[in-house]
Amino acid sequence: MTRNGVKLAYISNDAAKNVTYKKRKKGLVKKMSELSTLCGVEACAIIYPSTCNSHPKVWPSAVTTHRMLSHFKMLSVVERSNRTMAQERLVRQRIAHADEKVKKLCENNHRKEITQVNLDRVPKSHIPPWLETESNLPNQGVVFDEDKSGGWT
Amino acid sequence: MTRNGVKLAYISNDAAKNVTYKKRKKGLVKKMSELSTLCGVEACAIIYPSTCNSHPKVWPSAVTTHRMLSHFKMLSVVERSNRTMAQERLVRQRIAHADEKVKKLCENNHRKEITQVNLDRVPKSHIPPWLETESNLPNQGVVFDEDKSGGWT
DNA sequence: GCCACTATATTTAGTCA
DNA sequence: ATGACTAAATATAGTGG
Repeated sequence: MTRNGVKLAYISNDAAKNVTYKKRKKGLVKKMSELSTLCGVEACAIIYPSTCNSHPKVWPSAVTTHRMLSHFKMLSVVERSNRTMAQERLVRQRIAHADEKVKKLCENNHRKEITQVNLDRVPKSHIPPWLETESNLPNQGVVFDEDKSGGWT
Repeated sequence: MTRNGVKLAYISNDAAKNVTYKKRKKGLVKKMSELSTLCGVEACAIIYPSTCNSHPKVWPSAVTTHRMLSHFKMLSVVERSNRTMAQERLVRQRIAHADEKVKKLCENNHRKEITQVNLDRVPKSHIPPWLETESNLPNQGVVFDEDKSGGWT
């Protein structure tokens, strides 16, 4: 766009494609969040780079996307998530236990010690406030429609 | 936008909201299809109108979306599992190492020591790093992600 | 409600540092 | 490859039918 008329075709040049990808992804995300804010809708998207070994990108967040997908009645994402969290708790326990052990040993030996367990960076999700309401979500009967109608409900 | 500066806030007026919704949804879909075409990515998006009994709208099509979600599900299970296990092993190693260290220190017991066990960034497993977000529309997909990196693969 | 039509705001391809 | 800048292309809030 912009300089010359847009050529709506696949960009073979990797560097150029990457730049365009990043720019447009950013713009797309912005548009999406705006739509969500303005109209109070829950939305998510998934993008699969064509490269075989690449990972999918999701928006607005992994947590939100998973939750939406689960509501989609297609995936038991919630269960998987719970399992993951359970594992995380287990890891935390182990760390705490190890820490405790170290502490005791050192104290018993009359030594100074500094034990620092940094567990920050635990997932924080950008979940819009209005997403919290269960009642907002469609109960079921997921019907995929390309929605030509565009109507509200 | 356009006439006056955009007020990025929820539109309470139903009629106005509906109009904006339709217009912006259309634009979003277009952007999505363009991203797909230009960068060769597969993308899909799901939007849930907040109204309880409404159906979600999806892009690009029911079939494509289903296929992508299936793929997403599989990836999630495998990758997540692998990653979690890898992290658990890592934590085990670190704990073992810390224990070893403390043991030596205590045994030697000749002078003061400072033992620092830094286990930062351990869990974080809740959301795999490779999970990013984005979104798209029309006949293709949309992806939105938290991923600031924006890298290609 | 749905279109078509702007006048402007926003997005972005290309370019340079 | 990343960031800033800019000119041009697009998207869209208002508006009227």
